[in-house]
Amino acid sequence: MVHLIPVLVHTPAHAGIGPLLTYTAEGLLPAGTLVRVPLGSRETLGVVWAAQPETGVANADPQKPATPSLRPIAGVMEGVAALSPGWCQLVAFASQYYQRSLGEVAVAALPLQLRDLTAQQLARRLVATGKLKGQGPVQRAPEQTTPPLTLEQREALMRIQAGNGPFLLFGATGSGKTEVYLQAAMQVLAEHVDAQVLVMVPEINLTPQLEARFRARFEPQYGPSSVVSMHSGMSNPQRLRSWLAAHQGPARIVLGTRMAVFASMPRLRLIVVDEEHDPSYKSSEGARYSARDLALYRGRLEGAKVILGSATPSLESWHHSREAAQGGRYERLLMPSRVGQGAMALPLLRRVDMTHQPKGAVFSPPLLDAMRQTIARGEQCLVFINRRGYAPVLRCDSCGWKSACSHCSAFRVFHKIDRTLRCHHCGFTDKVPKACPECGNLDIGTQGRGTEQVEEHIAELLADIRRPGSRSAQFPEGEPVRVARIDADSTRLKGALQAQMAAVHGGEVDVLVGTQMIAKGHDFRRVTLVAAINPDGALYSVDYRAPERLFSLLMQAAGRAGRDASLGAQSEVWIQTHQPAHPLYAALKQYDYPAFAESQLREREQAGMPPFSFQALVRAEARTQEAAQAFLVAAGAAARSEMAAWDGWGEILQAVFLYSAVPMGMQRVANVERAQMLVESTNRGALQKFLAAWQPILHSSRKLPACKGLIRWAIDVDPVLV
DNA sequence: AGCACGCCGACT
DNA sequence: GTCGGCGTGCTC
Repeated sequence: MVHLIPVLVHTPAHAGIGPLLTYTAEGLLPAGTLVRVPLGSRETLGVVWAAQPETGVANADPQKPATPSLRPIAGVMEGVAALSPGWCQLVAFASQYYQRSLGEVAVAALPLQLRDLTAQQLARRLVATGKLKGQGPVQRAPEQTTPPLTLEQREALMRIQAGNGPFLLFGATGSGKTEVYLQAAMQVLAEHVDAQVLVMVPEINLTPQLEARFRARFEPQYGPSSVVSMHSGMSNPQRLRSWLAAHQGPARIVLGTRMAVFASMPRLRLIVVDEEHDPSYKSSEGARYSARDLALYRGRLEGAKVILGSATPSLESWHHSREAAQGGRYERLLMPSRVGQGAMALPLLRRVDMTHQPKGAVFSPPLLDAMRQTIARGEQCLVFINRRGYAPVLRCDSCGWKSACSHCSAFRVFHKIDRTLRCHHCGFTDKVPKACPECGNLDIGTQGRGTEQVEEHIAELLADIRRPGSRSAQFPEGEPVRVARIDADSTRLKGALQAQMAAVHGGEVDVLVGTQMIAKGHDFRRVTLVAAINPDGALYSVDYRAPERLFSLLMQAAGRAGRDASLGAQSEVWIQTHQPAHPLYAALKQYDYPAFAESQLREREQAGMPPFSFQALVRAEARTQEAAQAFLVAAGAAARSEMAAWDGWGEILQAVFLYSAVPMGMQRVANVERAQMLVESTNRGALQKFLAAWQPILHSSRKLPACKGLIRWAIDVDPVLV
């Protein structure tokens, strides 16, 4: 008997075809089954979907008899278990909430290689994973050498075990959050024979060391491939392997970046989102989902506990973890103390008032003194500067020419190393001109400083001192001070970051200059001085999240210092600022995140900003700024006029506020003009309804004559505004 | 999104 | 004379 099978295929929302197509098959296929279906002239991956009532089966329409053009399913991906209802529901939710087509979200959530693998190739892969499954002799738990827990860690674990969550683990850097994740995972795996655990980190760079710790802890007992990774740095075959291991094989722990939130894990019992405040959890292309928010949804859906961990939680999570009596929904767990031998206090924070320092000094005399003393003690310094390159702008003093990018509304950055001008937005690069391209003046100078220049400058400033004899004979006494730099440029090559980090750990470096890249996750045991030489920019930024990002960054940076109690000397964090009395620095000095968060939340509440309102952003890209804005304006006007006529939509229109169309902060990138329109509501449901209804109107607006030149548009729900 | 069909410039 | 540019249009 022939059955009609609804199948999801990868078609974007604007393609004039629904993502749910009907095929025929000789038998019934359960929802979640992976199939290959003919689509036009090609064959593609599809997911059998539970029939949708409004779509109906093909012959439900009495006007037309059963469509004769239905094609049969080409084949079932044999041997791959059907995706679970929970997974399908997660995908359905993400598709609806982030306003993208179901097929796009579903297929994007599957490993790329699954799309073009024939049934036979897949079968071969399955044999390979099947072997792995049986291969690991599951040993009796060897006497686990789990480190002793602090009182705080034990308390947190007890509450995780007893409660349902979600939990916000608010723990200082160095308070041992990872050990809590490890033991929470151990508990869950011990309680349920087949349980699985998902652990997410914000960046690929952070996965190797975490993976090592999880492997060491779980592989002896649960076998090889019980711990797998999922991140964009892996090759397609590797990703497929991990995916299959999680979907039906032996993987008990999945470690990954935001994409891992869609991993198929049929027996998921625990989700950990480490550094949950990190903006990398928000996707910035395709479906712009927040992996942290989806993790919370998924946890609720599948009955898995969710732990969000951070030393500086997002204001959203902090707000949601307020007292239950005040409406809090998360359980807040506190771990304020750092662990280790001896009480390692957080470093002493010093603010240098740059208004009282020599004009133009990059390193103030007191900071320089402190660095010299640190080096003299054989300890290391870390210097943060948030721009890479040598100088952010090149400029001509005689005519005022600046190194603007001809394709973007940005300046090109001077990289002295290869004497290039590079646009950090579109990549446009060429040689530094010998003379001003405008007036021919030979004397063109730099403006501002980046990592390259700071590296060069500090080396000069410290040229007169010699490093003390180090513990290893390899680095004899009396050598010049060594300065190293770590940023996106110095780590471009694979493995470069690890190599450079190893050099720092090995004591080959006295001063490390770098971008925020060095603030995250890496323990530098011999670093006792951390300096942010010019962090004030974030205080004046139009981005309302800039202060919390700065607070978080400096807090993490502070956490890099003084990890080794045996060094005895008090570690220090130096902040050079023109606003030493700024409340952000005052709170930071006390490492008082709660006070900072409260003040930020009060400001947000008064201004009616998230988490006290809900936002979406429509971004438009066009050949001209006029076209981009005209599109947004027209679509906004059309929404108002069309929806006003709809029954019962008065309330929704009332609850949703459309701002004006404005150029984006970075207005032009690679010769494309960009504009945006903010949509806001205090009612999430109303905003959702509005956006869903707006989509078709946006589609048709692009045909208007005024919108000629529009390239693309996209809705971004819960945007991270820049 | 793919992938075809389809109509106009520089080459074996 | 063909190879190939990417502009519209269709896919259960």
